[in-house]
Amino acid sequence: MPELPEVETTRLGILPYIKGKQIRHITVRERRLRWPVPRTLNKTLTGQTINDVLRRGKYLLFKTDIGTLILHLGMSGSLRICTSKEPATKHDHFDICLNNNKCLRLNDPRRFGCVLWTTQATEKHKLLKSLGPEPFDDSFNADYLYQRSRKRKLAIKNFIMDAHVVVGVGNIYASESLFLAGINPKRAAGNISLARYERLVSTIKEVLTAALNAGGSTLKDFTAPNGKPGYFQHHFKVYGKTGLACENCNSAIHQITLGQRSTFYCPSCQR
DNA sequence: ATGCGGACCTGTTAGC
DNA sequence: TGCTAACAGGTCCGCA
Repeated sequence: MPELPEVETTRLGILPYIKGKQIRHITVRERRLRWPVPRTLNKTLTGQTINDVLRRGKYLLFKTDIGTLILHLGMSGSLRICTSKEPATKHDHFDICLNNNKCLRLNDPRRFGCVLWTTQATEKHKLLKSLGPEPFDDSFNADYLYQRSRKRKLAIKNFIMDAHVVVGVGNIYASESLFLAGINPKRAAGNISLARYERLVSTIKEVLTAALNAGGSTLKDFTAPNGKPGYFQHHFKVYGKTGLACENCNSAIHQITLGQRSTFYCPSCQR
């Protein structure tokens, strides 16, 4: 479920219920996420105030006076706001109960997500320190991508999906932005011109912005049990469209595997 | 340093 | 209908 637009939509959705609220209790029902959830969370965090919820890449950062709770949704994670009385359902692994009678509840069937605690400055944390720029930041530009990609032989799709190059470009939006830029996903990253990187940077920003706007408009109420964004199916040009006609040229959309991930493209529009 | 494959999981769907 | 295999929006780690 979560690519960057979903993570940001989640952040904005939960923020009004969370920011400035005090933690009454933390419940951990399942510690076996990607890394074990620390045992001492409840003891450490009870009584602390959540000053803010920030995002770095797809990591959500819950800031308190004494440290930061780092949360990642993995492939299948979602957060919702509920009341403390609501019974937990399957895969509800983790609750932060607040002094406004609300709980932030993490559900994650595949358990690829994580919940960690750090007292470090987050930019120094192992998982965050070497992340690439945010896609909406000015430092994410064609010159940057061009310089970083010189002599690199890996496929452009794998290159832009590497969070150490740029954060937030997941499997769907990688295919979509390469289609809009007219670049074949298999092309070696080091073999792409500055001009084409100009185009690619634009389409990445474009696609993520569009998804963000769509998500923001459909997802208003995080207290709703199924408050999940359903925007994305509509605007895809290539993702999941194997065999269907390309909007531009009518050729059949191809599906291949790159870096063990499904990849979709138009072999005639993307070179 | 780079690039690749494996690993972590459960749930849903496609195919026989 | 039922079983099995393939696949799913992420990303870290270890190895060549």
